[in-house]
Amino acid sequence: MKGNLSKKPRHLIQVVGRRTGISSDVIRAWERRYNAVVSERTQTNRRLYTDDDIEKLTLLKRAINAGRRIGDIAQLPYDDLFELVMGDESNATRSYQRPSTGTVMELFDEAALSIEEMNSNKLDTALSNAIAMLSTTDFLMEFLKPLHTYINDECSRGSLRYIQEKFAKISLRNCLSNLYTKFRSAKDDGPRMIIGSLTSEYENLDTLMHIIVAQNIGWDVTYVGNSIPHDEMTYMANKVEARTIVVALNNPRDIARKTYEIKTMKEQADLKDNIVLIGAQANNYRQIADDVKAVISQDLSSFRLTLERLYGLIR
Amino acid sequence: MKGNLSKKPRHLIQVVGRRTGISSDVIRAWERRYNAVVSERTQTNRRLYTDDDIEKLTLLKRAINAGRRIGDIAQLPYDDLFELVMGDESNATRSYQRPSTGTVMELFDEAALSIEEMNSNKLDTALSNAIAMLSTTDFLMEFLKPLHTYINDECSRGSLRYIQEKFAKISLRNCLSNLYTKFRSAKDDGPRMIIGSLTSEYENLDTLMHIIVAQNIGWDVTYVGNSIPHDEMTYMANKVEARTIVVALNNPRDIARKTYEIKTMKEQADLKDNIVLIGAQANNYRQIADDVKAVISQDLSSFRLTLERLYGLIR
DNA sequence: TATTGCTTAACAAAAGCTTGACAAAAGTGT
DNA sequence: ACACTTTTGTCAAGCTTTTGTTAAGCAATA
Repeated sequence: MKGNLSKKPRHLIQVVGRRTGISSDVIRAWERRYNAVVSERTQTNRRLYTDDDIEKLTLLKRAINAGRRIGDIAQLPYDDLFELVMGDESNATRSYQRPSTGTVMELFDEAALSIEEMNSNKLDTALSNAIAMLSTTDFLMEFLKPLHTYINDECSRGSLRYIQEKFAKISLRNCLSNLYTKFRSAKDDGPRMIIGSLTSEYENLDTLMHIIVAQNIGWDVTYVGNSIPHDEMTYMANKVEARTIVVALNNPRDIARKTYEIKTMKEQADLKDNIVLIGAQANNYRQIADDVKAVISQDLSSFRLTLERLYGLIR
Repeated sequence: MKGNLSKKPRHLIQVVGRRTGISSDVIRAWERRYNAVVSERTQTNRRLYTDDDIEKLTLLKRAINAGRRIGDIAQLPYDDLFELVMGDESNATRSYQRPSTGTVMELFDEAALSIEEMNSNKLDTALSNAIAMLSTTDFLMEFLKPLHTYINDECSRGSLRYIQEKFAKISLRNCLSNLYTKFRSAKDDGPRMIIGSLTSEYENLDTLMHIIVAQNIGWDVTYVGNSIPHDEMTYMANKVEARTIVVALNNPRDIARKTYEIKTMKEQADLKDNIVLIGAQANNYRQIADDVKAVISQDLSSFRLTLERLYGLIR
């Protein structure tokens, strides 16, 4: 997949800045001071970066986010850097710092404003900027989730109209499905999982966020949509040899029926791991969760922990 | 599959400018300085461009939006350019892979097979490759639309299961919403339009295809989703000063109510152009279409023609 | 005749480069 | 806790390169 294209210097400093979220001034400063990434030049002295350069810069940024100092790590070769970052990020699970909070707040305000104005272009831009600026997890937890809550709140307060809510959620949905596609290609060898919701459930942005989290950890996720009959889920899980099924439960209706369906799925699907229940209503399924040894993950972070633990066991 | 029309030089520079959003002066400058797109000439030395030329120019513009410089990319062949743009716009890994085999028919078969296997990764790849091989219009008309029909047919024949249908449609939907986001960036100055459907309508892939077509012509499209009360649509149309509203009609229920709603929208929304009715059921609204001078577009091609005509008048 | 298109040339805005300076943040020693 | 270095992101000045725009003069007429 990754051809020799990645060795070819072809990215302008501006592009690199946009992709890594590091300003061009900083990229140049790092080169000047520490030879962090020394790019080739065009005949007219413009810097041209390779894909590998971008990856290294991204790692450097992650390392800094994890608390390292650029002067200490700039000269490390890629592999050392990679290990460093992996170590840092797994140790410091909780101490995730938000980089440049000020700017993120501004992006949030901009997003809120563009919803108010119903300017989808501006909204999309704010979203992609936020993605570029934050780690995926942070983007979801610190940006998209709060934005989603904000929309719901303003809407029930009556300061946003129905169409503004709909319109905004379409952009959010698109953004999530872009992330989904984007991360998919990275891993195709991870443990497989399918995510969906049972009959009478509606589509839910939170469910989509869970997908991204799972993919981010390394799972090979297939989203099958909302309102899926349980036997169809079972069929698919067996067919694609999924290790687990994640069931989203947000609609308070039909708890009894869905309880039964979860039980049946557990019996008929040939899963290596336990079923995971997510969503706002998941708490109402404690009984069945105990019975079939399903895991309930009330929010994104506990979902992340659950999956990380599982993933660690598998690998 | 790709009609030879697209190879035929037939567009004047003015038309190309309108379609791509690049001024004719710039198009000529790019030709003079970098041979970006060298068109044929008439006997009297006028430039005549093909559809393919337009596609390349559009890609160039997208690449520039993503931070590239025209001098660096002008001479790249279409495929490389495409790859570049995909990489830039998703500022990370790309799902596009060089097609191993080639022909569109094979891609179609591969897509069909991956639906059968429920392999979403493979399906996504087939879709992106098809996008790469075909012009956007051709991709929609010759690939996605037939694939959609195929899914529906197989499903009603019973050779595809419900979950396979759902699963496939999610991929198609994602693909369309990716296209939507990607093309959005290219144009921000086109005439504005909003697309949505009235209460009791469900989301429909055909509607999403219409969005892409409209964007491709140069409209600045906002999709507001399904099941929107008519007064909300009106509110938004007035707020963002949309030139027209496109109403998707696919559900045969409540024709009378929707007829009334269309009439009200026409009265209360301050549109410069007539309302456009699309979708499988649009034909049942002939009466009201006559009354309020709405345009009915039964399929994608007639929709395209309608919008091109309008767009031409505006510019 | 009025509009559009062509070519050439010139111009100005935008973006990149280097060097140097500065202030906030982080680290160090008392 | 406080004073001190060091580190590091940001910015400005002055230069070069790139690129969109405009003008002038002529030709075609989709």
